[in-house]
Amino acid sequence: MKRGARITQKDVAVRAGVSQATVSTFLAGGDGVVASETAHRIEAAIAELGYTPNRFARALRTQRSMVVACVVPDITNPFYPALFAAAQATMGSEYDVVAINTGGAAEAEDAVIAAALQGRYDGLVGVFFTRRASDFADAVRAGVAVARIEAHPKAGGALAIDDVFVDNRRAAAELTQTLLDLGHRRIEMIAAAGGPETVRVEGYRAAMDRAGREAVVHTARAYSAAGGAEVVQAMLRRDKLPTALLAANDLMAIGALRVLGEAGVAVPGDVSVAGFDDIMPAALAMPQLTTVALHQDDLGARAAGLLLARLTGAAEGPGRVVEMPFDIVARASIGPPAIQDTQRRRTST
Amino acid sequence: MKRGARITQKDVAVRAGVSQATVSTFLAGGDGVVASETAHRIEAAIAELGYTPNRFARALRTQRSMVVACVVPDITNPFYPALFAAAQATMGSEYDVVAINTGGAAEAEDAVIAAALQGRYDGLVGVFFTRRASDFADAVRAGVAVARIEAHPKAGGALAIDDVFVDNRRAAAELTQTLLDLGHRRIEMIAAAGGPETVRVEGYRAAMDRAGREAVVHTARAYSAAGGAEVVQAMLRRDKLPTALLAANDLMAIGALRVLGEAGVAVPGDVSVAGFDDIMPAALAMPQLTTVALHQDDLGARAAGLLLARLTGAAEGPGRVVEMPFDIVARASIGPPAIQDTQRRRTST
DNA sequence: CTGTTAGCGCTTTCAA
DNA sequence: TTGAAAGCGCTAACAG
Repeated sequence: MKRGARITQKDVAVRAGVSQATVSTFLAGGDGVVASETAHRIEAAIAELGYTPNRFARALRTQRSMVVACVVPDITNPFYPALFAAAQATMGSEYDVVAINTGGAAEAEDAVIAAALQGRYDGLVGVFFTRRASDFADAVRAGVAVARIEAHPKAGGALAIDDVFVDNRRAAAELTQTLLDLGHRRIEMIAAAGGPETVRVEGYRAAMDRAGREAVVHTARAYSAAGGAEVVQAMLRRDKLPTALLAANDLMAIGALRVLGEAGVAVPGDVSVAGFDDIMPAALAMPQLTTVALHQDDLGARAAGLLLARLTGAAEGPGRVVEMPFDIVARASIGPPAIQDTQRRRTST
Repeated sequence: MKRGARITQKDVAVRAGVSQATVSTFLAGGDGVVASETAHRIEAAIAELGYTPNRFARALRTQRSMVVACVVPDITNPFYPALFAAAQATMGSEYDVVAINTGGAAEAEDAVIAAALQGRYDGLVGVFFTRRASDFADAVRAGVAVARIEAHPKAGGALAIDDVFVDNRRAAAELTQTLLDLGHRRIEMIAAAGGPETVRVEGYRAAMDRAGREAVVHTARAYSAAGGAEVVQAMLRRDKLPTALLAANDLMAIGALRVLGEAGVAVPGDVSVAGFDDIMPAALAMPQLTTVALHQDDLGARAAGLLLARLTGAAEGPGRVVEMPFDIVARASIGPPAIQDTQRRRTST
């Protein structure tokens, strides 16, 4: 089970006819710290032997693990893989990026923070549902870099925690406004309890208030396609469909789309449907779903960039709060309301 | 940037009034290796101090990193997150599981193998598009555990490489047969070049041959929704639609579904469509897509299980080859062919 | 500019 | 049953 004899700095040193410490010094890299003649010999030895530094020895010595944890509620949720992949890509090959699924549970979030505090991770990047800045205090003071991805602006305390966020509240308001501008008056929202999606409901309410329209929010069992579907089924049963339906996320919107389609209700002819997140299935839905792109890859990349800056010492001091743009992706699932509600039309455009 | 003074075995030892080596011995765990009185004192000290072993020191000493790499072509492809999450879950908390995106490129696959050989990873689990058993030889001999996930049975050489596979060839044949049994005669397939999906084409051809029907395979630009869509657009242009369309993966099938829907072709009324993989969007498509479930979570879990067995020494000797079941998930997108091809009907059921 | 030295925290003989 | 000692491969003073 042991790994075969690996090439160490000592081997390189012997081959190059210098001391092991000189090899280390050379690797540390300061411009002309090593005589160019020696440098060449070492370089040659490294190449011939195929030397690669042992990251564990290095970690032990430097107290830096060179691994960061990318914290997500559930990598199986189509929203996160892109975020993770982008974070991983921007961290480069020096760092190992491990994905940690928390399930949005406090204990799991605490566990990663604790692990980081113990030196297992140099940095934490990702989405924390339950932990607030103060929960990171010990870790941050101990030198752990933290970059969070949020759904709304954060206070930005004195702690060295960087935040990247998209203003979901504003995005929801704009999306609602888009529907309003199209002529819709009865716009209802589907959401579930808790989660960062809550601010989307606020945005919707704000926009409706502003327009002098009544906000109606239906609570689903979960932020899933099934959750969205059930709500719409109930609406259908009572024969009370609005002209536009805004779902707190794409999964719910797609569930709604399905039920509507099966009931022969035309989208967007009879009712317009919009979602949130711009996950892949949204573009594949029929009709294609109008949604808000949060650009999860950019979020991951940006957050990882901030993390990297902390890690390399390029950034210091209190945390930065950077806002990232969203985009309303207008697709086929929305259109102007029919003159008369709930009449049957063609199934798609 | 340094991590704060961590609790070490030495601290525990001092507190318990024993030597550091004794703490280590205790942790190693052999039943009564340590006097129970001592054991209690050490346990108490560990609890009070909140000691956790330093994995880097341990890795340096034991030459085992306690991290395994889960190798996937692209974590962003909806097929892989479930596989990764399952592998991660079964590896337990002792192991860190890092996801490595290879993009299916030989160099990237080589790079992980090399990294493992250098001791960065104790094990490799996942999908390798380009590397064959012999490419793992050095690593395996050096003690790296390897468990691959394949699309068809492997020879199972003398090397200690475990393989988990679903017989994609047979799955494709059965799916084709399902269509045949429904009464379809003109069944055509959409595939792209290369990849493990190739064996699916073989299975399709075999089933068609057996039924005495002509196999027609259309080559798409890529294994994507766009790739599938383009092929169907071309068919539509030539007005040559078969009664059933078998796509090499769900993404292509969904692309096909979209184009068909937009052209007003009824599915499954006019043409039946089936895919492969059972990714989430398949269940969300309209109509819901008939596909082959490969149970990627089971694949990941099983492969990780084999890896773990190697790692813990529970398994030894030549690699095991274990076949995993597939399931044909019959959903709304297929049905019996219309009496007359290509006539217009309702868009959905 | 290069080498010596002292550990980082841990496991593992080997003695006591 | 416990402890002393060595050393995994590396970095970082410090001397020379």
